[in-house]
Amino acid sequence: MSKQGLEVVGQDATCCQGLAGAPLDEERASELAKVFKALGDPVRLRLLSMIASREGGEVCVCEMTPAFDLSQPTVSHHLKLLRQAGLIDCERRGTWVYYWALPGALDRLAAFLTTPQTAGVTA
Amino acid sequence: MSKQGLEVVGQDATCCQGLAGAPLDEERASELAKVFKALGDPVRLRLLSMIASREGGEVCVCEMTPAFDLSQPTVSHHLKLLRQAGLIDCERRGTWVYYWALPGALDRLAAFLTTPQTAGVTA
DNA sequence: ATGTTGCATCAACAAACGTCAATACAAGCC
DNA sequence: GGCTTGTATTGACGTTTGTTGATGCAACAT
Repeated sequence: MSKQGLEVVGQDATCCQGLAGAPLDEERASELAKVFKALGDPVRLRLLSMIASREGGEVCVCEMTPAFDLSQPTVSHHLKLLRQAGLIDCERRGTWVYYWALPGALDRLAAFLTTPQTAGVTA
Repeated sequence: MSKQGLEVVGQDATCCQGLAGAPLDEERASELAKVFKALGDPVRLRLLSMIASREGGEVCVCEMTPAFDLSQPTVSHHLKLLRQAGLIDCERRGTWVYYWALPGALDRLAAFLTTPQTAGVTA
């Protein structure tokens, strides 16, 4: 249940150039676009925020579904897209399924967007 | 020519909660989703990267159009979406139109995505 | 004025997306 | 076994998105 999922913003992605470092090549652009596309929906953003901001780190689907004015399959679908984007993962425990955020993905995305300091601080 | 454009990731957005700070409300989620949606296309990512990574800060459309295997109207359309998302702006100078990145937008987006340090470093 | 070049807008279409009702699957309970 | 509850998948639908050729507009050249 925790298979598939992009490795777009892979473990060693931090080493790579950011958006403003050098022009993106076609392949990397496509990979990154998938992740940003996953974030490009208000429902998914709220789901991800709900999960990422949770103290324990995990949120039960049974808690997310009623939080939206949407059908259960629709929420399930959005969760699937977030998972395929490599932003979250899940596990079934008994009857319920719990989702958690993969924080590394968010951090790497943030690093990718961060504009390199225009002066000094180059370390 | 430099009117319209979201102020989603507004000047004072850095003060606000990030994605993992607290669950997003519906309105803010919708605003942010528009920006991420703009980033959710490989062509637009490459255009933005091309612009943001440019030394002088500006890129002429006449230079971007031939860099893609797409028609001129398509490139123009993508540039429009990036502008409406508040990520870039442009100005006409004579016959040519120049685009530049609005770096604050990227930085604020990055800040929004950055997971709060899990321990210490709270300053 | 007329033509030329660079860019934006329009109209149209196929593909992708968000949504739902219906259905299937998984796990616990009787 | 069957029933009930929680979640995922399927199939269908209207809407949005990416793309293009045709057209319009702005600025320069002659």
